Amino acid sequence: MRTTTIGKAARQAGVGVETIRFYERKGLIAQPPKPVAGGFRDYPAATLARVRFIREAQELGFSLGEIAELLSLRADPKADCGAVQRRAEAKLSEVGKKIERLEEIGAALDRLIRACPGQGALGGCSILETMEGNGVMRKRTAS
Amino acid sequence: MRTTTIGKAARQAGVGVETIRFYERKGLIAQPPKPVAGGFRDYPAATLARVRFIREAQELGFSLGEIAELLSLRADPKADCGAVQRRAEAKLSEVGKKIERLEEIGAALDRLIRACPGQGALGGCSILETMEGNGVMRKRTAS
DNA sequence: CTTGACTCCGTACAATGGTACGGAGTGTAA
DNA sequence: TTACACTCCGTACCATTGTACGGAGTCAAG
Repeated sequence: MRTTTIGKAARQAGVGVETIRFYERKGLIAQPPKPVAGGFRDYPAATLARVRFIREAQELGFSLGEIAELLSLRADPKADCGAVQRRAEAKLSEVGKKIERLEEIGAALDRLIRACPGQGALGGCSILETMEGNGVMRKRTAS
Repeated sequence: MRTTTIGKAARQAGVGVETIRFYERKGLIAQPPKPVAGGFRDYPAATLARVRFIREAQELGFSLGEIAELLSLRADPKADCGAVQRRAEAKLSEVGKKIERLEEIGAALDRLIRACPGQGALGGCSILETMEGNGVMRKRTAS
């Protein structure tokens, strides 16, 4: 296992080879240099970590553009700290909102699960009814 | 404001008219009937709630397909409660994982924000370094 | 009763995020 | 030293999620 070729890298990151190349083209990850001696590119662990982070962040509703922003945030002494902090704080607030909304959905699911056994007709409950509900949906007519 | 036409509905839900029609085509929301007396369709509040839910859920990383599943979960006495519960529990677990991962990202952002003022060279910290970090990235060479 | 804004509907186009393909080069194990 | 799997690279294609367009109908204000 001298060199981590793109195929091994892809397998380790749980994506396809083409996905790695796509991220390279998009500038989300760096393309390792082709060895001067010839042969295949060697993918460093740091790049794999980036790929895994990208996949995770995507599942959380961030676009590749937003992910690029997240990845570019760094407390670099050479950078304008204030600007980085402001961007990081904005991201943090987005993250907080997402968590809140997920918690609402989670609570709704929880109520839904508990509502199941036993009680019948009374306000058949969907996620929406159990989230916004209790007033929004007044129609009881069998559609 | 007798009827909520598609345009008003779209404005109230914060989406475009075409998006509403798109969701109708996809079966995510019901298309209100065209009034027998002629005229325009009237969009009920429940449909708007669905549209808003769809947008929220999308921001949380659910695809339209997954959202359809979420919306179809209902503790209906006529439905197989056990099946509904199992699907709801699966979704709930997904939601829980998302929250955890968001919390990690949030914590990383937080450390990043705090790391800014003051300390210099020592492990310039990006999100990745502050998340996975502390061992993964051993290279200190100025690249 | 006309004008302007809007609905309706079908079809076409577009951005995002990949996925597939094909031909030439490379590495490696039998 | 040949077979086979894999890399490399460019281009083409694809699904998802909308967005735009155009022509005919409808509504409401002046």
